[in-house]
Amino acid sequence: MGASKSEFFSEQQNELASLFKAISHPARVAIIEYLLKVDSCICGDIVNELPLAQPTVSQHLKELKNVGIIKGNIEGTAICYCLNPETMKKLENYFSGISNELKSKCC
Amino acid sequence: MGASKSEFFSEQQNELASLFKAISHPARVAIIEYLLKVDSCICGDIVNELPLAQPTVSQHLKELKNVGIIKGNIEGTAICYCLNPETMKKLENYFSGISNELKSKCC
DNA sequence: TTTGTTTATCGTAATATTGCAATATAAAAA
DNA sequence: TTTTTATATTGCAATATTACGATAAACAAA
Repeated sequence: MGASKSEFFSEQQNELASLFKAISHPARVAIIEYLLKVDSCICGDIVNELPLAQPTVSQHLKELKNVGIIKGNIEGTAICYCLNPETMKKLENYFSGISNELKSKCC
Repeated sequence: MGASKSEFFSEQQNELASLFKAISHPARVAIIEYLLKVDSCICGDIVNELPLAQPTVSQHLKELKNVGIIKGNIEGTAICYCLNPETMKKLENYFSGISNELKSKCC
């Protein structure tokens, strides 16, 4: 074995897991933090900011884009990346929903 | 290589990535969902609920506990697990903080 | 002490992720 | 057209994760 048994879980559970997996790497957390600071930037800016090679940054951006955490707009030869507010709101709502239901006590 | 270059990122970035990694698997999302529904339960209840063997569930619970997403209290031979409200609040605050800063537009 | 119950750990096979050099692609500039 | 600039893709080695059978550990009850 070794493969995750994702087919046994709901679509929503798998989608949430995919979102969290996308931000489960410190480089991708750092990219989010940087995008929040500068509003938007191109891939090369992130390569200069992080201690990673260009193909590695490109790969991280692809994973963030695949799950909708960031958006990319073509601008000439460059691509302008920014955070996707809708996804951030979705994640905020997920945890606020849990927190609100958690008035109860532990065992 | 292959190992994540976590030593180049901040402690906070690594801690957030660890939290997200803990919930980046559909089984662990399902465990959170189940704990939210039943308030608290023992490991065996989760084994009955999920399509996974007991050692696998035990391993998933360990990962959730290591990062403080759940708490476990010994009750005789069993261990009673529940969600940790503080961690849920921390995650809610992380995303609401991002959402609030994101009034700006994309590129 | 022996038995039953519950959970954790070990060992291992299958699979997935990470990082980057090399290279390809695409569009603008010369 | 050729060159430059910016990003993506390929291929591969190193490492990490996932799942579970077998087994151990811890405790209560008989």
